[in-house]
Amino acid sequence: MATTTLTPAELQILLALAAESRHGYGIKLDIEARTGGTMRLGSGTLYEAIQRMDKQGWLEVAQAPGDDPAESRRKYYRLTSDGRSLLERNLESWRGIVADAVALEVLPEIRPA
Amino acid sequence: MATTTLTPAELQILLALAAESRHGYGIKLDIEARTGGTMRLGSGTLYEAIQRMDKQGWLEVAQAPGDDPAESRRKYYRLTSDGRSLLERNLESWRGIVADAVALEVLPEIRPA
DNA sequence: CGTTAGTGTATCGGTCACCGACATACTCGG
DNA sequence: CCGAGTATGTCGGTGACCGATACACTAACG
Repeated sequence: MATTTLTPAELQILLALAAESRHGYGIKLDIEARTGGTMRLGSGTLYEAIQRMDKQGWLEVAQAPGDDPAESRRKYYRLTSDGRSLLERNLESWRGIVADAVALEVLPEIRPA
Repeated sequence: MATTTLTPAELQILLALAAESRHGYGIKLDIEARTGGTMRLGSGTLYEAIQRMDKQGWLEVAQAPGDDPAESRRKYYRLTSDGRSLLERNLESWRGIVADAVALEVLPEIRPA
């Protein structure tokens, strides 16, 4: 019953796959872009995490979009529904933590324009 | 320049100390209460993390509030300014991640009353 | 044409956070 | 008096993470 807690790296990988299927290296680039370069995964972390999560059934191999021969080396992955709901639960949990921090005045409230 | 990334356990410990100084066991209880029992730290995780963070200068030993003799066994800790700013930076980063998730429609937007 | 930088996947050894079991000791209620 | 809860701490094992290394392909540049 206790929700499985994702590591920050795992969460970012699932989030990278939330919008569309990507290959490993594409996941890496997406995370770097989205976090403004703050979070960078080493290749070990990246590929080992993908394999682990594949075994867990949180993501699965997908077919490459288009028939570009340059895609030949790439392995695409997509979120499974298990992966998506796990991601959602973890993100809700982080949202709660951030809300706690705002309540404790550790973080300022976001002021709407 | 790259902001040190706190582990979830470390972040919760710092957050527990944000409002007031606490002793180790009090930190554990606060985290359990605040997360509704979702996050529970083993004693190893707890005391090892405290020692580590003390060495890093993110928290420091504080005097016990009151002179209750029952406090004798307890070791109180408080946030340092380094700890507080590190916590803030990490929480802002998590807020950004949650905002990304909302933008990607992984999470629903919070509806104001 | 050769070299370099970038793309792409993968493994390996080392380090370190985490975990629960264990140790120790005090307090309080039944 | 005895068990449950409080309180701090160590220990060995597991596993996530990291950078180095390996290999292969492609594109740009001089």
